[in-house]
Amino acid sequence: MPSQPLERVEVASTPTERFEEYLQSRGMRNTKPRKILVEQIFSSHDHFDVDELLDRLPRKGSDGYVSRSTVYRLISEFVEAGLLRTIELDGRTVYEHDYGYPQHDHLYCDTCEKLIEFQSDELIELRNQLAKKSNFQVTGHRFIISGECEDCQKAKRKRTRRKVDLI
Amino acid sequence: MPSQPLERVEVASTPTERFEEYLQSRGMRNTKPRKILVEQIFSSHDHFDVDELLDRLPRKGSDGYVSRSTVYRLISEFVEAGLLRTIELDGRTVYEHDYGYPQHDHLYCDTCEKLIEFQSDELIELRNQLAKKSNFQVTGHRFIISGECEDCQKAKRKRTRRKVDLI
DNA sequence: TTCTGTGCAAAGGATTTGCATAGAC
DNA sequence: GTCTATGCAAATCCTTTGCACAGAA
Repeated sequence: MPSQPLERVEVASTPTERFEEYLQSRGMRNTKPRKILVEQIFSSHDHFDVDELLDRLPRKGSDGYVSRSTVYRLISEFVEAGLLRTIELDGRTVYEHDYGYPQHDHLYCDTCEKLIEFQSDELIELRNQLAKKSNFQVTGHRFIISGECEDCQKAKRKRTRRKVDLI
Repeated sequence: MPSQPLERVEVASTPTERFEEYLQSRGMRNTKPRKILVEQIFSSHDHFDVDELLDRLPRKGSDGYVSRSTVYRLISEFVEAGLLRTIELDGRTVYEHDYGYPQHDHLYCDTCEKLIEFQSDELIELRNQLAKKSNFQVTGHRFIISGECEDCQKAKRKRTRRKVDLI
């Protein structure tokens, strides 16, 4: 094998690039709605549901409008492409960035519905041990700890104190 | 305080008894559909969704028929009463026995959709540690490890071997 | 007898789909 | 020019609800 200068191997660095590769490799077209959604979704790292996403996009009639059905179609595409990941909270379906983000799990505050991310190698280690006991071949996991976040606990204490003061 | 003979404190042992207490304490009536559902649900320890449960019950027209809306209403009641617990799988909502069962988590086989239960004190310990780091007050958690169960792995290997044999 | 619980049919909310047209390649 | 992708409206799926009647207490 002849020695060659190092080539810039096709490594998508941004979600946009990654998605363009995905489309190319499947002969799909890079349309305006696809560009708009990738742009909007990856402009900030937060969790969102379909309605929230639609709220951030141009309204019907405006330039750049994307219909609700297309949003549903494209979100599925992003999940398929490994750009987004799905989280089920109560009955709500929310999405978060997958591509370029380290594996992590969540604390979910039942009071303010905030999601707090954390990463734990011990958890992965424990997960693998547990699976091994049952000869189970792991591909992934979902772990959500629910309860009340620090802020909401503080707020509650403050409210209680105030009530006492009034007596 | 006068010493007394030990009384049989009201401790519900069966789900039926437990549910009867629940109803009594709230002035609710122990109706035929309620009896039928508790009976059916706790006659075997497995996971089920609403359709599966309806399939196991008498059809419309037969004696003991319970309508779909009543099934929905009563399942919510059971969850409320602590008899059942909800699990979200993909888009499907399934239920499992809660009352009288120790806290546990699941391995979920993506191939055969089987749920395998396991219990891990280390997991609870780790969960509490992780929450503490964020001053998060834990009330519970959801942990599902997904992948492929032993049986499905074996079946796959067998199929592959057979294919090779044919060459 | 009283009032909760049920079945029915209809409504609701989230998501998917069929189809004619717009638009990427 | 060809053929995929989109917007629209309607359909679908799962679940909840309003209402009149049935049936526990």
